[in-house]
Amino acid sequence: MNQWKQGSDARLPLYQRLREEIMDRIASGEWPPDKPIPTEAALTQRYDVAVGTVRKAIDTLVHDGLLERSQGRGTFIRRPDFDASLFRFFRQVDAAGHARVPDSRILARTLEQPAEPIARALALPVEEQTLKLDRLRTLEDGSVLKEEIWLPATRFAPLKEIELERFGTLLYPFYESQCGQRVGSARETLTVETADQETAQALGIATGDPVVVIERVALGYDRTPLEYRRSRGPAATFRYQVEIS
Amino acid sequence: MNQWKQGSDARLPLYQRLREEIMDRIASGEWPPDKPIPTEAALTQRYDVAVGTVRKAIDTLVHDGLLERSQGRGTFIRRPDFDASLFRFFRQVDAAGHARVPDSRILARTLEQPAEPIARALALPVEEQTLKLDRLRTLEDGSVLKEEIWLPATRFAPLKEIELERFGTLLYPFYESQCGQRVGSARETLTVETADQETAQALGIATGDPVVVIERVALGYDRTPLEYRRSRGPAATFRYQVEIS
DNA sequence: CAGTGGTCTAGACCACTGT
DNA sequence: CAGTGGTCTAGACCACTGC
Repeated sequence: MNQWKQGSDARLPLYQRLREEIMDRIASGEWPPDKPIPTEAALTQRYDVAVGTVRKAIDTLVHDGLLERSQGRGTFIRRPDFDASLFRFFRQVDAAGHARVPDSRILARTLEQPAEPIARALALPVEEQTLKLDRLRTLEDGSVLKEEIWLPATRFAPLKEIELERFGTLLYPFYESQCGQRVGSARETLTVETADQETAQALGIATGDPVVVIERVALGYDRTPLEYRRSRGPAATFRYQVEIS
Repeated sequence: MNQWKQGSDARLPLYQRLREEIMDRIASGEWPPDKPIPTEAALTQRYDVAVGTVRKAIDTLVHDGLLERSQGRGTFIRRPDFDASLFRFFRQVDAAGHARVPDSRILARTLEQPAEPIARALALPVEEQTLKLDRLRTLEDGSVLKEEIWLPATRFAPLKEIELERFGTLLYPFYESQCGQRVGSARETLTVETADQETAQALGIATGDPVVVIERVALGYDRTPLEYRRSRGPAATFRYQVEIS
């Protein structure tokens, strides 16, 4: 019954060791993401602990956003929630009060030797090639974003061939279906700069106007960097909110 | 033994009703903030539930940041953690690589009839007066912030008399000691604008340079708005980060 | 040493989901 | 209806804190 892996520190509380076990299973892809993970009863038997301990381990993972429970159906591996993304904070309505349809267009695709900061963000050796996408996005409010996206070329090889029109508005499901690469989390960084002439033109603002720069590193469930993205949008339509407690 | 208050919906799980009870006690100030709240055993008896239920209620409150446990000492009401504040994201080091000593100076104190948006943020009728403070802050990195602070004048009456030099760098402990007003949480909003001449001069940047505006509403433990604050700092030294999962 | 929270167990019963 | 997670109980033992 006792199917513990090696290496977990026996001094840690049981529920924490169990938590590590479950995270390993998720990272390794051992449990398919569209089916429930083993039931509480199954885990209880497999690891020879009490239900309460299994519940506590799962509780912490639910809390950290890795799992999601659904009464009567089971416990599932959660997809990251990009509602928390900084992109959400471009204003919901444009100057005329209209909400426009979000849209996305790939302008260019090139193979590129990554510059040092990009290679570092992707944890790639600089010799490795990246697939670079230039993209123009329209958000719900009509704001325009100019995006540069770098992907490790070997991992995303299939994307080299596919026609640009077939890239959808949502890239992550596309990565998953075409390349089997699943995004499990991401880290975003916000800074502000002033628009140079080219950016200003693309965003429909004046040169020198403030621009919000959002950088994102997207990671797999095993924490491998999968995508590095740098997006620029007009700062005038940006409004971000935090709760402190 | 059964000391439940009225009004809690009997259809809710016990631990959620207990949670509400505890939140009420905190909001009402019934439990002093510097002493532990009643022990698990005491709550078990007082509300006639099992320890596990008390633990679960407290767990959720710890998780939401209202309480804080300390093994062997007890469970305490937590103070809000302003490390989560957006202010933390002005760069840690200035252009010369020095870290300077944070500082703060009150430039002016006036009684003001609040403009409509400020009255709304403080949930005050526009007839109510506010005490307005103008303040210049230096952060660890040497960035300068220009701050405007509005307080409900009646609630903060003692501050009308005190000499400006006696206002410390940290205002919240000062509010508490002088006026008995404790801050329990806050909401911050970030936007970007360009510096007008006056702001540019105060911040030591050029007119038209981008400026980060942070608005903050600070609330008491009972969710009453206590302070509205609007701060402006140079956008060039600002860098904010979020995790998505 | 007494008192506190932390971990772990064992099991009852309820509520929801899919068939 | 069978199977899943959700709530609640009761109690043992451990680890830390302050006296």
